[in-house]
Amino acid sequence: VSTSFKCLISRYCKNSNIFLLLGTIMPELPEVETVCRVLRPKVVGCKIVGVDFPNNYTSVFKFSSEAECILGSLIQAVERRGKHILFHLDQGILSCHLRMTGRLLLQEPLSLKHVSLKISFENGKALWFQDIRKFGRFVWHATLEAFEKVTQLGVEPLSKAWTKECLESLLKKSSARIKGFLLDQKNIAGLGNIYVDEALWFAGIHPLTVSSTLNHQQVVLLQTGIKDILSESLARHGTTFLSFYFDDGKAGSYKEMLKVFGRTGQPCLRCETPIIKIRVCQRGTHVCPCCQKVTPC
DNA sequence: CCACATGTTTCATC
DNA sequence: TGATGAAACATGTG
Repeated sequence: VSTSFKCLISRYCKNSNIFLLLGTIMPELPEVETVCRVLRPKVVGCKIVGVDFPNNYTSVFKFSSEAECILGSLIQAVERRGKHILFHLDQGILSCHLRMTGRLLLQEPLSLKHVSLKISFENGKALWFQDIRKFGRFVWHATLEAFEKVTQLGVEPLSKAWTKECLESLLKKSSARIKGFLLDQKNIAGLGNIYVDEALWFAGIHPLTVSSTLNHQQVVLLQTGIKDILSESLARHGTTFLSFYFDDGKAGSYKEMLKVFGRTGQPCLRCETPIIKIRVCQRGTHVCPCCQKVTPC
């Protein structure tokens, strides 16, 4: 944990009366990890004594019976796997996926609109799940192995397992476009639209390039780019953390570091060619038409 | 009203 | 059968 993050936490703790919101607009790996780090000291050791659905949206659990599974359990640890938040309980694991608009709150929101779940603790505190689009899901798993089997998540890009050899062997097996390959959580766990666009620009690779055709240099650039971009974003507590409220409203943000995402029409920071936005794999995709070509310049 | 935004699941098609 | 890609999901915004 970086020094700046410790400062952030300590300042947040001192001002716990200030509105607190754990969440982002588009949570990917760095954002989910940041949520976990803030959440961990607050909920570990808490015993779950109540599960409520303020808006009767019971589908927030994949199976309605799961709410009963977690009642009476103690939260022993909070970990991240891909974009999933894992609450390790004394009986099984409760996973939470924020999807696009999910937010976890440690204080009761001003309005219960869009709040699909409230988990109450024995110490009187509670955790609220606010999710405008209702895509977020909680799932209870008997074991970590069961979670892994269901989700089939790929390699963690901030772990030691993330090497150029690892990426190379994965790429060789895929005929998908590189953008789709990188978004597929079964290959690499935690990347989303923002960091995929950023990594491809960094490596000078066009998003439509067929994965298996990347040359060695491109693989090396892509592997280090993904690692460095995610690390730097994590150090800055993610990209969209302006929804993370502090007394001065100036929490660190990776947003200012973005090279292509959301910069349509603005000059490429390497060659000054205007960034264009195209559609790849049904996703808005930002590219520099000069630095990123299917056939390299 | 239509287009678009996000991540995953589901379904269709090669 | 397995891989790939597009639709669906829910809701708000421009």
